[in-house]
Amino acid sequence: MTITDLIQSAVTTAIQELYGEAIPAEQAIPTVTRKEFEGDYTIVTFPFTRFAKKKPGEIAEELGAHLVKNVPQLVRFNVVQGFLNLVVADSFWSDFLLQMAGNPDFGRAPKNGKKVMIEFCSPNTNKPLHLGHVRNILLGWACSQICEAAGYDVVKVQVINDRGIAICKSMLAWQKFGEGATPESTGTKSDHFVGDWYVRFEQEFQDEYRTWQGSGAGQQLLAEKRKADQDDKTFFKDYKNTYFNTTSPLGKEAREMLLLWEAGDPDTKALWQRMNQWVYDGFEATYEALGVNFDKFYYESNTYLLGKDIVEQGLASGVFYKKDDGSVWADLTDAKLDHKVVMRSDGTSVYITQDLGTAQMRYQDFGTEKMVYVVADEQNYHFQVLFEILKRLGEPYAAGLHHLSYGMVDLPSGKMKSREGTVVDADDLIAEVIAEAREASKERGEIVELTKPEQEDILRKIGLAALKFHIIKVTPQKRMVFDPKESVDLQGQTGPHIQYAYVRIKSVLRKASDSGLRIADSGLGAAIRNPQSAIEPQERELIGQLYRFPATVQVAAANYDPSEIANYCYDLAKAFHRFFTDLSILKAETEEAKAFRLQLCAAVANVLKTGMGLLGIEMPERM
RNA sequence: GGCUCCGUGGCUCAAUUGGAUAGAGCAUCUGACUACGGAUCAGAAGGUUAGAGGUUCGAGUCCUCUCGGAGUCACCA
Repeated sequence: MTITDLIQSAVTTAIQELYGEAIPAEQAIPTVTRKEFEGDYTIVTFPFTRFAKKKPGEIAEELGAHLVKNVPQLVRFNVVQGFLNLVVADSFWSDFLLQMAGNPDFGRAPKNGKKVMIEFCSPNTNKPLHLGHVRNILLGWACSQICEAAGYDVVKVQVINDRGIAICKSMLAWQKFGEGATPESTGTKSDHFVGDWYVRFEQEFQDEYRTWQGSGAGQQLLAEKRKADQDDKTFFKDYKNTYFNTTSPLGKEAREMLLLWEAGDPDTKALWQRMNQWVYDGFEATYEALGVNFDKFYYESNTYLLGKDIVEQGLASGVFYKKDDGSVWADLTDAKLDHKVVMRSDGTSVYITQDLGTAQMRYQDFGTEKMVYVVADEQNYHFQVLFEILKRLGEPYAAGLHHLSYGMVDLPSGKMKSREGTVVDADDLIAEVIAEAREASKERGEIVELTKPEQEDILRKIGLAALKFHIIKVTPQKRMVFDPKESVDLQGQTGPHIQYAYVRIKSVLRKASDSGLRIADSGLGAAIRNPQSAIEPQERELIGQLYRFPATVQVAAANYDPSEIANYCYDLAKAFHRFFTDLSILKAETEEAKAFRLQLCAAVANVLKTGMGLLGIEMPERM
């Protein structure tokens, strides 16, 4: 039982005994006392005035006296307005420290026997990964690590959109203009290679379109169809899609290629396979650079026909209805959603049909009672509809579905736009943050005596910590502004700032160890249990933070919110830095204090490493 | 236009889910190294939490309206 649980139940008992009122447990939850007051936990007594018929301050006095008398772990209290601040005994904190310090898995819950599937990244195969994917990947990865720490078995999956007109454009451009070039022959990272052909297609198409606009046919159409409030440019911009689908020779070729693919044409399939493989190889390199991996890949080329049997079932059970033209719909108006097509009148599936089928398939594959989709918030409506339909279909996993919706990433200049070339490439970004770490390290010169590979490993850890922390610290649901300059900051509220706390501890522990001190000595343990002097405020602050870690992991898992962990780690590192400048460790006043502080340092290092590890951020031993 | 989400110092983000004087970082200014690592710490300045009402002991948080921004409303994916 945690101290907060203990206080909570003691408060409900006390209220019962003092005022004869049975209050709901959630009204007795202690909060952490604000720094400017003395105390560890606070109970707000305003809600109790209703039945106690006394002033909040009076209630707080009575409650405080009762609690201190009945709860051995509470030694004092003070009252400010209606706030009852409770002071926990030093011995409780030092006992806790002693007990958790030897546990490298502190913060990790035992297995809870439940499984959760987390889908993230889910790219298209015609372009390399960009900043948007990076946020997605970091969120998904961190969530999977956090859920695992919270006791779940986690299955990490992604759904790859490997088919459709987009990849056909890359294929066609390569076929027409590539002259057999390969990533190897051009020295290009293979996913970028494929992306370049996609760009080439768009360029060729634009050229073709521009020429056509000046032609007799184009001018004639303009004269006939242009609306009064349109200038020529906007007209042709709006018409582009129609031109691609009806008039363009290149468009025709691309669509024919898609038809060949759907018909299973061997040559087309072979080309498709070859180009997709290039993309996968490139993605894999990026995943590795980011330090993430997946347990299972689902490919849309395998799943895009799924879901039709579900439509049949839904029709039979009355969840769906059929229109005269043969199309099948779900009426979700009573859930404030709308009517939604689940099958076209020609009997082919739409996007959501495939999602219905894929959900079922995954459940059959893994039997996970929870499924999390990490997808940008532009698809909020889609997931509302999807989940509502699955619920109505009575799927056993429907209650465990969750859309981890995250906001788009903007640049200081505004939205990322591929057409304007403002998309931030993932590989470039990674290289850039590491280069920045290298520059900063040069000025410091702390790691010059290490071997080159050791140095590079550290610089990689620092650069990635800066990037990852900068993105993960933001609440997922919020749209965020990503300033590349700020993402490589190494000072302040950053990943490296937290790494630095860890490195400082490691340095102290090395020195302690060099002088023959071992913090695990039982004699030191005994000293910790009987501290000669009271625990200093800076120490107390740190221990209190450590104590909060397991609960923070649980909350982060329950909310699928890695930013919770990021903020926790920052607070802990900040508290450590303060402790470090205020108090001496190796030159502490007494041997007991020295042992205590070393133990505390080791515990902080351990939690920092675990916590940052949950975010996919590695800790260097030096920097 | 309908629906959904968002609006917090110059900038980027917090706020223990309705609690105390709204906290951090960046940028600006000032101070702290013959120190266990200065990628640090301490301090100053900067706020009518977009605006107006309301609910209550108490509102950045809940309700209503206004303003501003975003997303979404395909037999696309």
